Amino acid sequence: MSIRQSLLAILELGPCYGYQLRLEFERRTAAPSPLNVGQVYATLERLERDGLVTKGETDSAGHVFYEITDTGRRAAREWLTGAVPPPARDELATKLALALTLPGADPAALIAAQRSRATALLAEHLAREPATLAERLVGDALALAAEAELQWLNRCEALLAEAEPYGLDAEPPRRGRPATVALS
Amino acid sequence: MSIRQSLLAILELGPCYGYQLRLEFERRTAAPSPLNVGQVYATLERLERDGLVTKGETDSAGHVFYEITDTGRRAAREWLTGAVPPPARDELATKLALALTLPGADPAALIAAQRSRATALLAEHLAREPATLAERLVGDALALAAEAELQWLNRCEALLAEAEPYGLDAEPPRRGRPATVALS
DNA sequence: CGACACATGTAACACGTTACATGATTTG
DNA sequence: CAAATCATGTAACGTGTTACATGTGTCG
Repeated sequence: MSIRQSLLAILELGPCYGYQLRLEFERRTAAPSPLNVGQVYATLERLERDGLVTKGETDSAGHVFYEITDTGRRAAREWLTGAVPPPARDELATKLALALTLPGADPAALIAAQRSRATALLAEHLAREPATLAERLVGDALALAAEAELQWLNRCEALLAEAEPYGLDAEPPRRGRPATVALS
Repeated sequence: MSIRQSLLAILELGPCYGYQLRLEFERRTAAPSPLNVGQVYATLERLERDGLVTKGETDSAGHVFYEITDTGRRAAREWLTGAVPPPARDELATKLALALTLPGADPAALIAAQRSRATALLAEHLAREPATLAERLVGDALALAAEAELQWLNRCEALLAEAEPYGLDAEPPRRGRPATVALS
């Protein structure tokens, strides 16, 4: 739900062809991982199907240009202006919550692993200074997220130390009737 | 990549049937939004196809129990112990980066909108106290993430004020040759 | 010439979401 | 009885990822 809208937004700047779009996308959004070109073409097809872009002319070099439509322009504006959808399931929190109730699991190990990953990420960010504004923005976002994660991990460790106030439950789900196992 | 593994992890506690799995998942992971049951069955089919679970007996009440296999047990352990995959594209950062280079866009509006959302989320979290450990964990994660986001938004606003040191680029991509437009 | 970047696509797959169909059991 | 909940599934769709097929142009 991010690439599609981003490509559309870029097309608001003027007609582009596929390869060019990938370039602009990666430059302007400081993409961490390269974007597979195939996806650009697939996304363009969907955008066209939905009436947000039109397949325009092909220039002498064979480049197939896509243009944004008025509907597309409206959609892009709306997307750019509005807040991002609320956060989905947090995989880390989910995982730790599960690790706490599973007999074989080792929550402390998970915390340790995750902490070292976050620390490494943070260090990596502090090491290089950004060349563009985009790089700066996404880098900062990453770093702040990593810091928040570290804080959270610390808090979890502390909670784990007390542990009892909440009463862990490592019981297997009952067989037969799904009689709610007490987790409070 | 979270539900599948979570269901598998829960099955490590003992055989479950679909409906029961949904219940346990929502309880144990303090799921914010309800999980569609259909997805449980679909996921179970895939897990079975991949040899991580087996369709076990059906009890007198007609409940179809699934059991985890040894392979599945190994996979679950591995997942639970290891760190979460590195963060993907940050939609908010991407969006703001684009908003900064698009002529029509209003980065300040985006920041404002996002800030009010984050603030609301944070307030909502502070309002209710968690009943279970799981709720506490995921709630804290959400809150810390929201705080980090607010920090980031502040920093972005500050950057926007200076703005010039990085030299914004609102030029459309060149036609023809994708001659890299200077963004530094 | 041979390797590599440019350029356009197609196909298969994974995961997640929603909606729908169907029946049994419980409960007001 | 009627409505809600429990329970098992199926089907369609959207986005994203990877790999592949194919051809042109450029450069050492």
